[in-house]
Amino acid sequence: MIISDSKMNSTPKPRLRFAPSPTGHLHIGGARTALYNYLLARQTGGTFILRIEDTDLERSTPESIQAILNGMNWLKLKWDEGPFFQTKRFDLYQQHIDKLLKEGKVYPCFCTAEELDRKRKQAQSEKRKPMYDRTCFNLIKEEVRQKIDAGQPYCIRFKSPDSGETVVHDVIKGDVVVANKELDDLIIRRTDGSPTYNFTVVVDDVTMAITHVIRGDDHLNNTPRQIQLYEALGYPLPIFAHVPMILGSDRQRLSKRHGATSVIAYKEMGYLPDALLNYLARLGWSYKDQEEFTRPELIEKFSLKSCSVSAGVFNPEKLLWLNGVYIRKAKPDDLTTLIIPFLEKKGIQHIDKAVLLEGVKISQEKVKTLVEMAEMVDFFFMEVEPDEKLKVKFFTDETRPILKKIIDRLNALDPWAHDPIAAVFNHLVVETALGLGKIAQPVRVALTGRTVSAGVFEIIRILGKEKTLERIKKFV
RNA sequence: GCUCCCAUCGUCUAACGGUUAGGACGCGGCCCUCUCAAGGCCGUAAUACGGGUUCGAUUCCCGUUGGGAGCGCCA
Repeated sequence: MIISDSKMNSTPKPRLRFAPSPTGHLHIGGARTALYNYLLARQTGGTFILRIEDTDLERSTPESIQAILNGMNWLKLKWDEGPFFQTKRFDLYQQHIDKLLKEGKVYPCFCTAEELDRKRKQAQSEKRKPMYDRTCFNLIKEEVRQKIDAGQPYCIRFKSPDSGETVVHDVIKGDVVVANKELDDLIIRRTDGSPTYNFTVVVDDVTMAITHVIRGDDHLNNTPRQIQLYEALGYPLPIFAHVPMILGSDRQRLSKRHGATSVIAYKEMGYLPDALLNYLARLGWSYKDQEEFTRPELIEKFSLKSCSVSAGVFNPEKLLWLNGVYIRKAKPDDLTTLIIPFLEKKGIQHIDKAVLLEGVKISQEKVKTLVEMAEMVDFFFMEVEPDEKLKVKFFTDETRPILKKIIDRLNALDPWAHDPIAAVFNHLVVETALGLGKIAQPVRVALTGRTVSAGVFEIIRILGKEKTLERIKKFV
């Protein structure tokens, strides 16, 4: 009886990781990968690990590390272990290299980057697949010794098998088989002594006891090489799952050209983290016809088995719609807290929280982002000045007498509440035989400076008698 | 060029080999309405192509075409 790989590898408590390289912000695709790992960890009672892959000393920056952490925190993708940094683990990698060296599974290569570059270009111009030609593998022992003694710099290459095939048992893609002759001897340690990606992932995933490797399918081509390294090292394989890419509207890999790709940019545009997560979850995964998922539902229902196998196009309109859904569902108190930075950004200093709460309640179902919501409530806290065009259109010889009446009647109003306020307007509708729109719209403009807002009766109520009358009086 | 992956409405996707091919976003129309939304109803639109297998293919197999990824001393 043969036990399947997945069975052999399924330990009671899964350990999953998200392993970004700190060379920029946390982007949409990375966030989704992080989310899938997170969801599975939570679903299974497993562990979610954050590992920073910073072996590229040239391009890794502290700012990027912070940006990734900020993104993760904003999305509330809480990790259980880490962040671990590969730059702090060089000793570990070196130990593994020494072991392979001793076993003759790797070898020093003295070829210079320039030489290799030349050969690569030549191969490409001859329409051949660029592969290392094993110049240094074929060196005899004596030559190797001489070069090393002479102090010639070298990197370390992995001697990959040249026959047979390597198969990836991928949970999403199925079995992917690659002929070993397609894989050349990859560099696992650079001339400067630092280890390279394909090697460090393997060592890390093994030493961190990662059970499930879930990542973008741009890594699928690397996986056979990594499997060879696992085998050379004598380590068991994790379960692999390669999630499809996220593309832009032109079906090219998602990039800045397609608009915002940074998670934090969505925060700044007034998106709610749970809305983004919900959207991302559904881009590449589905559960029947369901579109909206709370976080506990995602944790409960997410499955690699129902991940899609083909790339998906990022659709900002659908994300915007979903954000609107989340804003409508949100507790007014929470929105009140969230909206304050957006108001401050507009230069609004003194915010009456009670007024803001009321404002939030009446605009909640009219907006799709926090930015829009700030637009919708800002006039409560600042003087308004309608455009000249609006003034001309709404404050006319016809409307001024009506506004005057409104002022008088509101002034006499007691109590100051929605229904009496509505009654003032409704009586005027009857008296003047004008539509409510005709009467309410000039008031709206006087009060908010705009033609679009929440209901005027509510606005009048919240704004209070003094401010309401003051603002209308300016236009009679 | 070589290797790998992929292919259902414009987009995200659903459909034990048997469905009038379903849902969602968007778009259009109607209703509601103090503006804008929200909501309700209706509509629009897809199995890339060609061969097989089968009583029957969106579904399984092969090919073509198209798209994506990899081929770095990047990750």
